[in-house]
Amino acid sequence: MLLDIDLQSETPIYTQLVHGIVEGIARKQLQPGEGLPSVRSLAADLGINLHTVNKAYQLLKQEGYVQINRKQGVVITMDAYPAADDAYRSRLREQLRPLIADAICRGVTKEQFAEMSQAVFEEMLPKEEK
Amino acid sequence: MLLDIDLQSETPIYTQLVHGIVEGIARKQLQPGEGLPSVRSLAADLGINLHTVNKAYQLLKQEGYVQINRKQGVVITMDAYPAADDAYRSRLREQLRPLIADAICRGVTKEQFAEMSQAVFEEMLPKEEK
Amino acid sequence: MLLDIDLQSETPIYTQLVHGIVEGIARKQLQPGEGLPSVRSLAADLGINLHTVNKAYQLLKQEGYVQINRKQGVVITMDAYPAADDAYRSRLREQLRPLIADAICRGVTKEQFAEMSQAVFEEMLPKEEK
Amino acid sequence: MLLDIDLQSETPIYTQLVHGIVEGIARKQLQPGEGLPSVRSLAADLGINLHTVNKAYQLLKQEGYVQINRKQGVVITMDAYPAADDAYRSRLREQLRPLIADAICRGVTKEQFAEMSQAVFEEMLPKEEK
DNA sequence: GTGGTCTAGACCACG
DNA sequence: GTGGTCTAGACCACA
Repeated sequence: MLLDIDLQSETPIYTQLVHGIVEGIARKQLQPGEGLPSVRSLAADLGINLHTVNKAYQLLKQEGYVQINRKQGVVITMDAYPAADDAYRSRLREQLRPLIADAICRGVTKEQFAEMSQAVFEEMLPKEEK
Repeated sequence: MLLDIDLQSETPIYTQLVHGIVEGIARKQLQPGEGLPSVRSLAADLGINLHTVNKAYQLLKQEGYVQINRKQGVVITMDAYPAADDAYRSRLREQLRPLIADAICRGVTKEQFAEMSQAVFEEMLPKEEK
Repeated sequence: MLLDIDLQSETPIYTQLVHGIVEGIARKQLQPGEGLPSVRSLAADLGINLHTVNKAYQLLKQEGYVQINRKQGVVITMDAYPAADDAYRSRLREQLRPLIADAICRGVTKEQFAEMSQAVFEEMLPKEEK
Repeated sequence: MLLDIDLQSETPIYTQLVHGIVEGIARKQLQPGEGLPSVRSLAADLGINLHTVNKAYQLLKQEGYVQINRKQGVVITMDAYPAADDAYRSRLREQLRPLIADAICRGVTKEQFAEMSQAVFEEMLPKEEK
């Protein structure tokens, strides 16, 4: 698994972990049913504390991305994936607002913004194009 | 000025202030050259700490949104607006990545995502339709 | 015997086993004197660890639900059933307290709570209606 | 605030804290809008670690019982209380099942069980009867 | 002052 | 072996 953590970043390490793993799932590099490394081993790999990894795993569990059981450790959820319900859509809108307000002030047009989003989107789905 | 602050929110109050003011500028409710309320009066209006307002103003200045003069107080920058340079574009991309990764996992298509962005964009530019 | 084990559940597997077997006795699906499957076969059936099944059986024995003989294996107690003594009543009350406190906070009335309990009770005693 | 914690108990300390606080809310000893002690002071009072208190507070927040903001610390939610929705009802039913199965095996009748529940209920609402 | 984050190290329950 | 719990102590962001 490729996770690069920036210890100097403003964003908390556990948030970086969550983002990285979600992105791994989006890229299909992490398949449903697949197990994630144990808190201890991932912590050792990244040179961080196991509690930090644990917190990331707990958040992922809470959002429905993984399940944690005593046998296999942490496993990517197979079914009942997080849904794009109204709560999600309104949250996303709130997250987009400041980004878009900033973009407008900088003279970025609707089209340019859409273009950039598309680029990120497609970079995230390389296998879909094969 | 309409600024609604949510004390329960995860986002720091000063960040909410920055977002609110930038959005005001994007919506053209705040015009270049226009003055913002003094630190003291805005803090009193919102019932928050002086330091918090001050921190927001300093950040806005640092990003080039406002200028702070001893005489006129805080004034929205007339020229030399923040530019959409490469640094900005790569920062925006980094901010979009986790949002888009999450969206992909929830089965949101590129088109749906674009649609939602557009909606936010247009809601932010009501005067463009005149 | 119908025992469905949820590996994702918070409750330990051995606890789920105990609950399932006690419920089987309550429903009279398991009769006094009846033998339970051997540790080995039940573990194999459910795809779980031998130790887990063993721990559940030991707990059931400790609470007086079963007797364990070398010859007949694990057998449901015929007489000397666990009694509803004071120790039990106070333990039950302690278990009910957090449930009821939560219910009160959610606006559940005494009557609604009683109704729900009754429903579970009756669902557990289908043969009583014959 | 009266919270008695049993360090020897099987139930985790943070769970005992959650139960105690929810019960305090149910008993109206803790009023909506009221602030809870800071993690540090409560931890000091109880002679436990601040992280343990923090975990309890986080859980209460997650369940909607309290809100955490930077100004006043932890405050009991005033509106939008946890609701008695279907998810709650089915969860409660699952929690009641093992208790009731056990009760049935011990010869406790439906009426006796209801009586005990009522007793706990009424003990929790002393002021309602005044 | 508050809570948020991170570290380090320990013990236990579970399987 | 796994995660769950608890402790102790540190630094920082926020207000």
